[in-house]
Amino acid sequence: MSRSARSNTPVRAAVSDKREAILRAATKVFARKGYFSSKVSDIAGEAGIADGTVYLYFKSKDEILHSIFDRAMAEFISEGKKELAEISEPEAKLHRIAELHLEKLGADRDMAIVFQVELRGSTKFMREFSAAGFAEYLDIIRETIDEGQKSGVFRKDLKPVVCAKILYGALDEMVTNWILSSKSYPLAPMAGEVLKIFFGGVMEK
Amino acid sequence: MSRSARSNTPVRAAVSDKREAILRAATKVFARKGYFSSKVSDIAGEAGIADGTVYLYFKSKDEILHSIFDRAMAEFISEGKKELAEISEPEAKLHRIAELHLEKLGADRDMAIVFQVELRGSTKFMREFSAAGFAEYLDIIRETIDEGQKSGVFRKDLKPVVCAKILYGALDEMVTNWILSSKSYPLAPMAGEVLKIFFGGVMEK
Amino acid sequence: MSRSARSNTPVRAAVSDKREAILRAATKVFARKGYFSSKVSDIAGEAGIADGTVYLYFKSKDEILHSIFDRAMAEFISEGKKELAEISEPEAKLHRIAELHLEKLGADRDMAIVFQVELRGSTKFMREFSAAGFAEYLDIIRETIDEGQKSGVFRKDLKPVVCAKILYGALDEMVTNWILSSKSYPLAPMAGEVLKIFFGGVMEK
Amino acid sequence: MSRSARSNTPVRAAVSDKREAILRAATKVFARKGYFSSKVSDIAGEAGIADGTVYLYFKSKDEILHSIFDRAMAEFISEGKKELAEISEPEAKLHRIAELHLEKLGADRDMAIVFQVELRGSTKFMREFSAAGFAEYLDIIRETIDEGQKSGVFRKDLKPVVCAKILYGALDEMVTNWILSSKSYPLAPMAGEVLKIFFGGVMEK
DNA sequence: AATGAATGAGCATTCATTCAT
DNA sequence: TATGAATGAATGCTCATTCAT
Repeated sequence: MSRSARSNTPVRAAVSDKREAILRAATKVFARKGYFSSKVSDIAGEAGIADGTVYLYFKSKDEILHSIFDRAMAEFISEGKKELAEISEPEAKLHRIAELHLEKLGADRDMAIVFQVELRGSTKFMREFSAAGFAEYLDIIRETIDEGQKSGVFRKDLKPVVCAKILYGALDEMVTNWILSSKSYPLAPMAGEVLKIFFGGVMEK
Repeated sequence: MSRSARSNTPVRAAVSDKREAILRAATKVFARKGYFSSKVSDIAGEAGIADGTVYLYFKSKDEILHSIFDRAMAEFISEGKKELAEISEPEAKLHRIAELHLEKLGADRDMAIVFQVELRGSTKFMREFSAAGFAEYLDIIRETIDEGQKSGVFRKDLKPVVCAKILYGALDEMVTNWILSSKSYPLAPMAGEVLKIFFGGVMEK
Repeated sequence: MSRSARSNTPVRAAVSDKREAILRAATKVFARKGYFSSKVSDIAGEAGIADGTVYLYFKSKDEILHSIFDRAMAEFISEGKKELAEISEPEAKLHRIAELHLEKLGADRDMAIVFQVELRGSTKFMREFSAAGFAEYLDIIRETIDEGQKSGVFRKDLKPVVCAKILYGALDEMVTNWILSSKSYPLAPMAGEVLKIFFGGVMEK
Repeated sequence: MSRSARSNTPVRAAVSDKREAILRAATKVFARKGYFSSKVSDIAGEAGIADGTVYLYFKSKDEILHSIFDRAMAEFISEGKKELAEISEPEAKLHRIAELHLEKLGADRDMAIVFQVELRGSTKFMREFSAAGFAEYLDIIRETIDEGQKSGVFRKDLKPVVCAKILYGALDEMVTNWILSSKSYPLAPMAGEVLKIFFGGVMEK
């Protein structure tokens, strides 16, 4: 093993560590004060590094926010796909999707705040994010519903896209209410509540 | 009509007109560039007045955004209550609520953008707004569902609050998708789609 | 008496009255908040007139301050000259000058504050004022001292100008201390204290 | 000398140098245009730095003015006390005080202007400054006069406080005349003129 | 003469980003 | 890599002054 190769590994790890530290610090700061009111020096301070060091890992404040979204979304999608591959029933799939959605955001309140608040804080971010990962997420839900319609477990008179949006919107609202709530409660169990209605509707049979 | 009353009217109208003009201009500008990236001079320019004039009608840029929300929400709530008073069936009531929600926002794209994007752009605004009008709105939905459960048309094993949030979240998502969409389509008809699922669920019976 | 003549007199009086009212109001406002922190609208408000009306009587905010100085100084000088004309002894003259100085400013705290504070708030005003009335005032003191030296009651080894400045400076300091003092006491009696030293010095004979 | 001590010194010196440079520049600018008419960018420009750099050393424009006063007054008081400690005669002490007063201000015309003009330009500053250093200064004069009365060289029928104010007022007036004068002359010698009268009075014996 | 709504120039301060060390 | 001092562009808000009524 060459000398440079030996020294590279820990260096790469260190680089990755500092990037991580900045992203974690930024998530915390953005969650507390909002993107526009957060100063780069706040992030640097929270991360325990000098202001200028931030720019060795990110090109701009804007890029930090993007990275937060990208990383979280990529991880969520990848993990989700892996889990869903092992489930065959469309109904069970949607159940796991809803659970994952609320588990992930419910496990990291700062991240949840950034997603619910900052992501929506500008059409610019929403569009960019939409292009990036959100569309893919919505598509997974849509396909699952499509499968269910084909397999006959879901009504065929509904547009899968609309169903997907409704499910997503309902879950999203659960998250928003959770981060705004003064009460502290586990978010994940709300998945069941949402699906009970989504699957069965509210009408008395 | 007395002389003073006659002369007062145009003055009041003028004041009101300029306030209106500023709010309209601000809605347009905020929708286009976002609150933080919008300059007061942009708003003044759009309204065709001098920068300083803005401050004769509003104390700060922040107050303008608040006024946009307050005015729109107050109008929506008041009109909604009036309409709902004439409907007795809970199911029909929810239908009208969903329609009104999408009609109102669908009729003014800029306003919709400001509501969907800026209102969520900060937990501060969300909380303030929540306290102001949003909570009341959600409550109207909740009560309607409660009525429906009591009258036996809605399932009794569902929490009205959760149902209300799900319906709101679903409608909200329709709006968000609509403002982000590159395609132009009427928003109001989505109310039916949402309610079809909300009422009946997605499962095959 | 012609119609216009009849109507002119009250009009002139009215004009003069409003000018007076503005100057009085401005003196009060300047005394309280300082020239730069006082708004023209503060002055108008205090005078009970509209902002714009101020500009029918004065060309600018700056001119108001000038007018306050000019009017007060002209009145002081003219009254002083009249009084002094009836006094022949230089010593008695200086006594009356000192008394007048402190009486006038001691009788109108607001005016005193404006004189002591605002007049010195800019070299510009000081120079202009110096040119206007202050130099004349100092000259009256100087001449009186000169007379006293010629008549043999004052020492001849002192420069009259320097004596005049010293007397003025001492009186001025009495006023400044008076306006800054948290205690309320009559200012005029300090004239005697100052002159006791000015005339006799502080050394034990 | 340790390594860290060596490396610290230039850094500290640099920081101190830039603060000094800003204070010097501000004194110059304030003297020329007055506090309110001076822009922060004027000060930065005069100091040869960027506008924002000013705020790395001072919290506000206001703080710069305060610092000018505080620093000059502290230096004056400290140096004065040291010198006076070596003088025992009250008469000689007052002589040195008067000389120091005029020497210090006579040596730095800009500083003198700021002291004479800006310090008096607002009751706010006067009060704050009064609390800070001026009261202490006046007290030193008063005590010296008190000593002189006790040792029998000064008349006992005069109030020390009033004497102190008179002396201060007289010196102050010398400075004010000096900065306003179009003629250039040394200020310090005026101390003798003032004391000649202060000590001996103006009356022929 | 009087009004007061409208104007728009003016300015202290902030903060993302750079760069010499 | 890391630092943090320095930069300077950017902007919300104020207020003296104007002018149509």
